[in-house]
Amino acid sequence: MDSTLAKGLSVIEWLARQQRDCRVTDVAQAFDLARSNAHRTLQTLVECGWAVQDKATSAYRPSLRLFELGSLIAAASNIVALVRPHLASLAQATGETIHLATLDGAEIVYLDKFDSPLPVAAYSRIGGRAPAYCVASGKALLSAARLDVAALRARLGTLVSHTPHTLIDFDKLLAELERTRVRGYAENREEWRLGVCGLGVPLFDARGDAVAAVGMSVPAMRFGRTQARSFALQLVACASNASATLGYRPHSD
Amino acid sequence: MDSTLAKGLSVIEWLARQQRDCRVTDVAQAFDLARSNAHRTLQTLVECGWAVQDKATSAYRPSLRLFELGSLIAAASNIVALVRPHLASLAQATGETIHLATLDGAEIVYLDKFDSPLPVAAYSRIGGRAPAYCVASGKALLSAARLDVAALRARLGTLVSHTPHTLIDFDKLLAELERTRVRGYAENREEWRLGVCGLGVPLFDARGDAVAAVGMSVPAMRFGRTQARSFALQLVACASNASATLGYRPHSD
DNA sequence: ATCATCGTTCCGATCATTGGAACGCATACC
DNA sequence: GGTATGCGTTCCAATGATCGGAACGATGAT
Repeated sequence: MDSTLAKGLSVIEWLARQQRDCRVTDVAQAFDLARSNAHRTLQTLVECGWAVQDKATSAYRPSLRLFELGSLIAAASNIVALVRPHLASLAQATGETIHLATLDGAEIVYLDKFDSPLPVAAYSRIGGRAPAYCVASGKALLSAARLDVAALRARLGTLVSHTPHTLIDFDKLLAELERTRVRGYAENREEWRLGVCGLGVPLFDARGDAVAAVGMSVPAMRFGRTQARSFALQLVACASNASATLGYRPHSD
Repeated sequence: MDSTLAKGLSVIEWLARQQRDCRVTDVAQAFDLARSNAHRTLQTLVECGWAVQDKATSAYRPSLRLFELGSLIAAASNIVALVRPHLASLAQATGETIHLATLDGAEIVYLDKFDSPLPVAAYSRIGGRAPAYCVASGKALLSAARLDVAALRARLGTLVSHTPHTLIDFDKLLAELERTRVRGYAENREEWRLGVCGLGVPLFDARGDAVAAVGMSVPAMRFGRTQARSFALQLVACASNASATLGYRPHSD
């Protein structure tokens, strides 16, 4: 393990997560390094184009390199571009917040998003993360992943509670995922944030793999039984179209 | 300069730019490293969560970490989210391709984009780059940057030709930038890609700095004098609204 | 005026990094 | 089926890059 590389990666990540410019001493303290060491690390990041140094304050911040490469990652799969029109029409039709997410370990990462025009607490952000087992798109992906019980348990670890409604019993979660599978869509009733419910449906590609999920976030007050059912129908239809765009053919699996 | 860090950064960037999984030997050859060295570097990237290794083929690809951090960079400035509604209505009104770009050295980076519904060769991509001096949004930003002639010359270096219409004479470019300043918008008449014209207007924040530019890309066949003038008026109006959203007050500067 | 703090440079000791050798395992080729 | 080639991976000793401390100049606070 290249410790110099690991140190540098930690620093650039830390820089990106700080929402302000950072100075040599900040970095030295945060990572318990000698000032000269932090200085050389930052200078290397600058020389390689990953960070920029403010000439006036000599403080550092990440350059646009991260943004550029991050966009490349999103473009590589092309899922975002292909699914976006479907998300747009669903957002238009429902007026609710729609997002596209993918599974990364025990978490989901939001790849794309259409915000509701209605005033709603926005909890998701493109590039943001949430625990897969307590949001609808995450449960949709887990239910569609080809994982046996042991692998699922290992992947999720211990389930921690985020609201009184979070499912923290692994067997209950298993049952919920099975219900999700047969029903065709996942539900989240304030399991991640109080007041926020959601629906999720997995998207399949040409190989039949669940590569992403379409999700909808709805304030609890607009998530009555009939309303939720109506949303679910629209979401399933949208996801079906999106999966078709990704090359999925239902009979082929 | 930490050479180990520089090597690792080059490798992860290279991984991101390859649009396929790469193996140890690929990396070793690309960077002229010993296989053991490439292997350890890749393993470090995996351990730090910047890359993932396919279990079956033992090939490597970048993880979603880059995407996540890239999104953080975009979110930090918040420009994209603030300007997006303005871009959307301009895209709706004109039916042409609209984008948001910012200056990075001698290049612009596309931060956001609305594709035209009309069939058009799309040359830009979010996260993509173009030489600032031969696209409209780039010229808009250069014209609004507080740079003296020497600084501008140093920043741009030698101007290379990309089409027969590219301005490669520095003095002519200076005149063009001055014209852009007084006119209020920049024009690009097939200077970067043949058949593609464009317009660009800088956006100003509360401090009066030109932090980004709104651009429009139009096929040359739809870029007649009257049409271009009409587009320019709409673009300037959009940019004015967007600048206001960013906190710019015209009288304050 | 004095002190503290910061960024930056320099340098010798040290320790992480390096490339080569070797191994096991595939697959391709006689 | 035997051989050869190429692969990923592990191990190791030589070496050369990285490390922390010391020092300097600049800046700003006391």
